[in-house]
Amino acid sequence: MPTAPKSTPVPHKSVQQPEEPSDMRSRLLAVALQLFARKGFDGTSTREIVSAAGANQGHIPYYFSTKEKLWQEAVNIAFDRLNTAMEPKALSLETGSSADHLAHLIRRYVHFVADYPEFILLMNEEGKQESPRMQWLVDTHAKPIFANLTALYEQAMHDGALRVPMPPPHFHYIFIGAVTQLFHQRPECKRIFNIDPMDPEVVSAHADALVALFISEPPDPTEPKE
Amino acid sequence: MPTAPKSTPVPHKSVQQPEEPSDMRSRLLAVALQLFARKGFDGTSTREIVSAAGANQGHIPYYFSTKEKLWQEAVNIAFDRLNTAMEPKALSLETGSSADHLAHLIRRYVHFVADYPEFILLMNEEGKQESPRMQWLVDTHAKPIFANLTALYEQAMHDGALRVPMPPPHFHYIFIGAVTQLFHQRPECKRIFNIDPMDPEVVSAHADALVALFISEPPDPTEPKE
DNA sequence: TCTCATCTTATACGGTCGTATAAATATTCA
DNA sequence: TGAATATTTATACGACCGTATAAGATGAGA
Repeated sequence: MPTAPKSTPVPHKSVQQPEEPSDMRSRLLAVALQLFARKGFDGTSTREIVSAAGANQGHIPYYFSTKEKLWQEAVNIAFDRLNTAMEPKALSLETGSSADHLAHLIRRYVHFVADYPEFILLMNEEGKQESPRMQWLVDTHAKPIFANLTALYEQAMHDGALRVPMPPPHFHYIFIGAVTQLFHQRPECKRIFNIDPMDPEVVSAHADALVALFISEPPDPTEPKE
Repeated sequence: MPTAPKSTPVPHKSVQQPEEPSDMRSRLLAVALQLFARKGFDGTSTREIVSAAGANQGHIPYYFSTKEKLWQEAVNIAFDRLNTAMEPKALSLETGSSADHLAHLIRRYVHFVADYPEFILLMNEEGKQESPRMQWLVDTHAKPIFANLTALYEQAMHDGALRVPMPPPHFHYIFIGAVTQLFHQRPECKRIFNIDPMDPEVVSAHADALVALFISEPPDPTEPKE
């Protein structure tokens, strides 16, 4: 044990600053997120990560001690992005109808998934089998988010904003699957349909279709509320 | 090269017989399908497969020559199961309304995915990144099936059986994702919602919700056709 | 019983994996 | 500057990987 690194060194800088994209630690995290999402935890080697980041093998035990800890920090970044993209007035139901609000949320989520496909790739990779990683991910990040989402679904159903009411777990997986499958299967889609899901027009058309499918009424602001 | 095995030995028996579940070759294929689906191609080692099948390392080059060929034959079995489960009158639109027909197809597919989650696990595993395996899978199995499906979607939209018409690629991924996500994320779902997607009542409720969401009219046989 | 094709076993090769660590270098600050 | 600290580099270890193959076991036909 030559120089024991602190648990999270973050050298030389204030913690809150969202900059500093060029130090080795951040580069490793960014590369690791991409690779873990695209190729899975087992399918990604630490040598691949350090090579793509222009780093050295020793950087992984130095900064993260373990491949699994590196994975955890990469997942934290993915959820930071989700929360940043979805947080603003995500749960403020004060203005506009419930249907309008939900339609807006759907469009925002569709664009988030299209912009950061790593997120859904990670979730599907880790949610499909029992593992300590899956348990950590669910307990740390998924459970609180899904508790909020369930409340949102129930509110929307109470308001009649959903065309087809159903128990929240069913709605959740039907909705998430409907939104994300196109982007998750991007290479397959390109080969089968000769369509790139990341094409902005395809993204918008997808959001429109999902809003039309799930939301009761078109977001028509001329109609008086309630 | 001591004893060059034939491309597909199938020892001692007529080819067409769908029995023979206990010879080593079949056992290896069955085990490989499960493991490839659950843990991915890279995440599954040939040693794991032969160990779970009670076989020996030498069996893989002997029967399949390569891990990749073994994977191909396992995928063939998965698609055999899909075609067997979905084939009977899958495309015969002669009797009943288009909506009835589609509702029946949805229920059948939901139960198939619940019974054989390996299928959707394999499709999602291989469809998410470019690879020779993905190209082989799409060209060999997915493209012809999806061509039939697209015709089915278009027919259903022409008949007004779908509540929300949209271009076939969008409908395809929205529909497939809506059907399969619950079963793909089974461990996650169990941990978040304390619900087992494979529970028969959950499966039926899921099918009901999907029919209600996608199909225009309830399958009411008292109403005169057309 | 002997023969021969078929199947099974034990074992090995080179390569890559995650992890570890001593040595070399860079940086900070008195 | 010089010493203390932080970071980077080169390298190594044992474990596991896909693949290969010689040798043994099995079983059917003569």
